[in-house]
Amino acid sequence: MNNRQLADIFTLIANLLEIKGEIVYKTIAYRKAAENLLHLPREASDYWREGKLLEIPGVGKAIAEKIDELLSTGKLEFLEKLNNEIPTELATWLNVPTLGPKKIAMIWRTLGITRLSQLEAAAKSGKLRDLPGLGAKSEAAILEGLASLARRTGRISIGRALPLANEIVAALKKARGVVDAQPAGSLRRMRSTVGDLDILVAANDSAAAMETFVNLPNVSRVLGKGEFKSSVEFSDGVRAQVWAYPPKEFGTALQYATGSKDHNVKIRQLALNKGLSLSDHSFKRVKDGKEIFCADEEDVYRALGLPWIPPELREDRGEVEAAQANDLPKLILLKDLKADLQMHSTWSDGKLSIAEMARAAAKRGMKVIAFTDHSASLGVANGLTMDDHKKQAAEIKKVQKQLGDEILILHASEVEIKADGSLDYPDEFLASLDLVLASLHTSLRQPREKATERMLNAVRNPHVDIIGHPTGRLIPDREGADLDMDAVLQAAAESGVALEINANPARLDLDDAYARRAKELGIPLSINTDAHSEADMDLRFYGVAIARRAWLTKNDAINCWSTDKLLKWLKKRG
DNA sequence: GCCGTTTTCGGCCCGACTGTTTTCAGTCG
Repeated sequence: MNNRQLADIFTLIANLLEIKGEIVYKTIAYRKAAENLLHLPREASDYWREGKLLEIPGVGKAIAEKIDELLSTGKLEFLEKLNNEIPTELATWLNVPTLGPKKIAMIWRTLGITRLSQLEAAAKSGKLRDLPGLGAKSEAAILEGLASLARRTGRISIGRALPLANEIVAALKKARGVVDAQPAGSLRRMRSTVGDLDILVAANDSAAAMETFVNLPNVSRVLGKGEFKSSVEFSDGVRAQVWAYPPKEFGTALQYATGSKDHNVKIRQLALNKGLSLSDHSFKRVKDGKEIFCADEEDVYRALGLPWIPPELREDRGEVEAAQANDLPKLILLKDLKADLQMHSTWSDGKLSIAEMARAAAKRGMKVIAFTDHSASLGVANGLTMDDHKKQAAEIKKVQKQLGDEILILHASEVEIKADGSLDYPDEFLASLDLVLASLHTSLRQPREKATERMLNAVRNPHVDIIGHPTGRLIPDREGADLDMDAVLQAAAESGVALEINANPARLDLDDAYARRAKELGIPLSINTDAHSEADMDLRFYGVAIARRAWLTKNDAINCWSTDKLLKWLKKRG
């Protein structure tokens, strides 16, 4: 049972307890444990084997016992008993906007229905409007909510969310009375996926901003509209909300709305220790109620004696403590990237020629690029035979001559790690390439042990320089291979191979939690675009964002090294 | 149910918005 499965079970328990009417802090505790399990860089089963379950944040005696029971028997008596009281299907009702635990429990107890289809039928036949606390509008809202649920795809990738948010921000900035507008929430923290878009506006009079917002093109529904807060749903199901604050409160508001929740809890506690109560509106001195306003976010942190903490770090993963010790990392910047070590040309499945890609990369300030066209067995991507490689090498030589020292082009390959763990080319051939990047693309559903062995084989091959998009996940559709990442990271630390942070927002693989652990283990990281076109090269921004979330400095990524250092490293690897 | 550099008991964010009410409950972030 892996971390995701455990997290799903505790989330289900939280949902059922909420409907049951259990005290909310108990449900919060289960949710928190689930969230922490999901972001654990190691398997909970490892902690379990070592008798260290209580070291997992948010896991106390009761939840540790439940994890123990789940891992040893695969079952949980507590959940089975709970299922007898509260039907499991009711938990899915919580996904229906406007339905919360109280209404769900009431509808279920009064009408005796448990399935979403029954709920829809009840709403359509007008049976909900006469229930206590509900009316015709609530009934219509539930029907709308059910329709919206059918349209929604869950969390959206940052690659889709950010451009949309930037458009909204640009439109809001043009509205009358608006002084500033910024994305907030997980969007500003650059999480790989976001739920809804949160946007903040600074304005003394917010009426025009709210009017602009609810009338944006593609808004299919206005979910709420007020003076300080409005929210909408776009025709593709994505939701966005805007909060408005007076400019003098914008700093505290932005800090509050950026989160994460856990980060803010810590920050507020620090404020309380100084006799200050921090809200989204202001600091309030506890002793006399005097308000202190912060127009800039920097002032919020400064008031607490802290340096400004970059949003990407605000996950309560030690950043507050690091700030207190004045020991925040000097995070990597987009301009630090000098090399892009995974890209494709028309030799395999890319859209542009070697020369066209090289010029596009040089235009973006790259000093070194590697062509990692696919290897022979990936037929769908027109993989190269060893013979093809001879011809490709000749073309690279020719283009290199044309471009001179503008950019250095490496002859490389994205080599398949085949289902049996062997690589697509023999070692002698791999040794002849400038750089070898090895990746999984097929048979991603292998059992954990087999998938891990397969990966370890590539990690330990001395000719492999970089492991490309290590887990093979695709956001939001496909989970990666079921790898024992702890074993993979340990092996990488021993072999010295670099692990990729694939910058494509559909991958972002490694993710920030694994990348941070890799850094801690001294594993070099490589941020690459995996570009198949010129536009793809600009996605490196997302890779840098993940790297920043992983606390990386420019020394941690081989793409930021000088050409000399990079070439020496490659040569040493053989 | 979890947690602790003021606590092993008593906190754990709380305010805006909506709909159903007639002063408030539920949902949401």
